[in-house]
Amino acid sequence: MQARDSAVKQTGGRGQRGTFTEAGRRAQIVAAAIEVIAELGYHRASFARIADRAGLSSTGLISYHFNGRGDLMREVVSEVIKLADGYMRPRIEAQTSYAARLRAFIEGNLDLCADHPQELAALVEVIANSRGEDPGMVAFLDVTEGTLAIQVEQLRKAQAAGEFGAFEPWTMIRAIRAAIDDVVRRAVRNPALDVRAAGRELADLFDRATRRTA
Amino acid sequence: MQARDSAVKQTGGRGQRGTFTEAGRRAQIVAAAIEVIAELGYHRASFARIADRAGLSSTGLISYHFNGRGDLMREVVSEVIKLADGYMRPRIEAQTSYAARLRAFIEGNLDLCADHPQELAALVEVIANSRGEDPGMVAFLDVTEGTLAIQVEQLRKAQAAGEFGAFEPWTMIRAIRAAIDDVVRRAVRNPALDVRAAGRELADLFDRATRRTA
Amino acid sequence: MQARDSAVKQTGGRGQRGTFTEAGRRAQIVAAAIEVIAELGYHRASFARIADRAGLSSTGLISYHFNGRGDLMREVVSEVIKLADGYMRPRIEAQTSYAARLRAFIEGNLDLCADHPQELAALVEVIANSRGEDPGMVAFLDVTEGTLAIQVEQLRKAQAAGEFGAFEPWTMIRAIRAAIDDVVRRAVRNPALDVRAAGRELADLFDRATRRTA
Amino acid sequence: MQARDSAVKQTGGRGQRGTFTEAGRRAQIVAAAIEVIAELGYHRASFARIADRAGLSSTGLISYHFNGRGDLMREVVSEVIKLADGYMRPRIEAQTSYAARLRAFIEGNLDLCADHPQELAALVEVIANSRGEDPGMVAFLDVTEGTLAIQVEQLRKAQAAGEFGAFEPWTMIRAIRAAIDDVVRRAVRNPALDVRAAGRELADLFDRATRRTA
DNA sequence: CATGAATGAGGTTTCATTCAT
DNA sequence: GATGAATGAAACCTCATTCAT
Repeated sequence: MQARDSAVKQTGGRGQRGTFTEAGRRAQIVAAAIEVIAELGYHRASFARIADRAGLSSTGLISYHFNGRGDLMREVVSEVIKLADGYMRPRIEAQTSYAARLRAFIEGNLDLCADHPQELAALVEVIANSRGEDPGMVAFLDVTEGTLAIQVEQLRKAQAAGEFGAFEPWTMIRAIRAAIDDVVRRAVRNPALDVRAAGRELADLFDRATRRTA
Repeated sequence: MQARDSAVKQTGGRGQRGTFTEAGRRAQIVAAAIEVIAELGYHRASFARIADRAGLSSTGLISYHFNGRGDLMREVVSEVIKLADGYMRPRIEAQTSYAARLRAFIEGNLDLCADHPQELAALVEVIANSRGEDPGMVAFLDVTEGTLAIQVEQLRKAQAAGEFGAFEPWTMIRAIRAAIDDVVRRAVRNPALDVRAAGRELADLFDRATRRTA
Repeated sequence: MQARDSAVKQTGGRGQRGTFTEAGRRAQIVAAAIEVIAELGYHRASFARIADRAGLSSTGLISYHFNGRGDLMREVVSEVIKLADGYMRPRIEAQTSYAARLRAFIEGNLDLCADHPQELAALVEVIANSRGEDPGMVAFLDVTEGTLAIQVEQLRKAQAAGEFGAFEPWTMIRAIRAAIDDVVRRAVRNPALDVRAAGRELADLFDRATRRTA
Repeated sequence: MQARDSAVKQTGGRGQRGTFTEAGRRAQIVAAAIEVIAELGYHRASFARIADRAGLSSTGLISYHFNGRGDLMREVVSEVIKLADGYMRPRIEAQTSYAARLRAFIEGNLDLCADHPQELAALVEVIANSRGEDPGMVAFLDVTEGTLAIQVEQLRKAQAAGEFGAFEPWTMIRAIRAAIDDVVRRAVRNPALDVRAAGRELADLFDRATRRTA
């Protein structure tokens, strides 16, 4: 049984000594993990380095709050997905045409990357490096896969509606995803990179690639 | 079946105890490393697992033949780049138009991936995970970057020749590279994936994305 | 009898499993290191042997408490220098003439050696074997050099005061140091050696060598 | 049975490929060992580094010619002692008084050190670091001890003859030895050191320390 | 005589985790 | 809730030595 069972308690209490809420501690550790993963990569983000970044004196505290490395990584992914979802969904849903939604998806991803490069880089790192290591992680890979499936469905509808041309939608969506993630990876290492401009370029690129040819 | 089947020759006579010539042993270890990296990923490819795969009794032997992990990884990259270059170059140079060369590049990459999924997956893994860890590795990152620069130059020429439309060539080439590598990554985990078909799809995709619009 | 007897305190109650406070554990390890270095020499004093001597189950614990071999050795040196300084300083400062101070220095060193042969032997071993290996160690070599410089200054003053004759003070002080350290080295291997008597002999020797000739 | 049994053969033969005589190879390796020991110290002088210095491609060759590290070190000691003896003996025997012989001994040692700093430094290193490691080494420690005993005898005779004053001769000779060795140690690291001048200073020093006081 | 591939022990260090306090 | 000392596995590397050729 883990400490996480007693989450969201004691927010106010006597918190005199900087005592964190369970949830607060977890959030603090996740934030540190995101930074370290973004800077050093998935496999160099050890508990020791994360604890150091978080200002904690012991790695034991991380093990105490998370049920292993997998649990922490899952939380990192979950946190960033939540952030991304909250940012992206309204932007996409504000569009009416399929093409506009695709553009909003691509540019939205990279606008978000401009604001939160570390978060997205950490997400990409963790997803890319999660082999079968953690069974619990598979759930998130499934989520990712599920998101792609939804987007594939959108592409199919756009094709059926005659707005998009003929192409294999899975290949297309994976190419889009890969291109975006590549920019994300480079963005965190090269702050001078104009991520938003790259977003516009990619949106143009995939607009041409998807549009029905005259 | 063991990795030693590939690219390995024994020194002489009865070879009873498996004494290899220097180059042979190195090749054997590199082959084993490629397999392990492709299967387990860069950072789980420890000397112990590579030695085990190669049927060696000690990790010390790897240290004996390679000047550290970086040296081995460099050899892996070098070996695969050599393989890829030998395969790709004639195919590309056989084409006359820029568009045909781009198609040959994309399809060639993935045809090669169909024949050598592990080699390409290992290459992608190592390149992706080589942070500043090894100074000697930077050389290969530079090679990679240099290759991209050459391809960018091709794109520019195609634009100048009016064969390709207007787009930012660096963004384009990185999107292409990312899309290919994504297929490579998935191919090694999912043997059912039709890599050649994905190659044709991507070639079509980027053909539309690069062609001058009427 | 174990090294833990020296300079070690347990945290609290029944201390059944040997959990030490940070400082206590460090002290215990340093004490074990001193013993092992004195007995086996600097380069045979591996973490494994030190851990064994200290009754620890893993070398990892030493790495946990010390930032590498250099850190441990620095602590060894620091500890013994502190011990020596506390012992020597009052004895020397109690003397009024330069000659008496020189005698107090020599005899004090070897009286201390009689009481703490291992500590001094370890000090001599570590200092003698610290090549440029550890940058942090250079600091201690500088301390040692600085101590010599101070003593050289004393010799010069004694010469200026007419108490000592003409000689090159650096050569003199190094000869003294070398002679003392030689006794220290032999003392730890040969418990029968009368270290205090050797101290008196050396004091006499260098008294004759330094005194102004009539 | 070792290769050394067939020593001093085939000096002339077909030595077409740079084939060394057994003795020649041993000498070459000993010379390389001396250099490495002098530069890096006893315990960093691994077979690998010695082979590298000697221009050999394998450490196996060293193991082939020497019956272990101890054997090589013994040869190093033996070689340097032979050199030193040939240099020192005539110089000392040319003197008539005990005091002059002592001076010749000290200055001779350091004149030799000026000409052969590495040889003497290697000797000092090996002697100082030879614990009970090698039983065969004990023989050389005994030789060293025996040499000291002879010198002690000389001191006693000088005292009996009234040329020297009253002191404990073992302490005296060890102080002399230690002072000389200290200069040797520093000489190899600091080429600017005026070793011969230090020799004269030490000779003066110990002349005052040994002479009968008026 | 010589080679150099192979070996296995031993070195330091980092890692995630556990557990008494 | 929190701490941080302790653990043991695993990592890479170097070492001296052996042995088939």
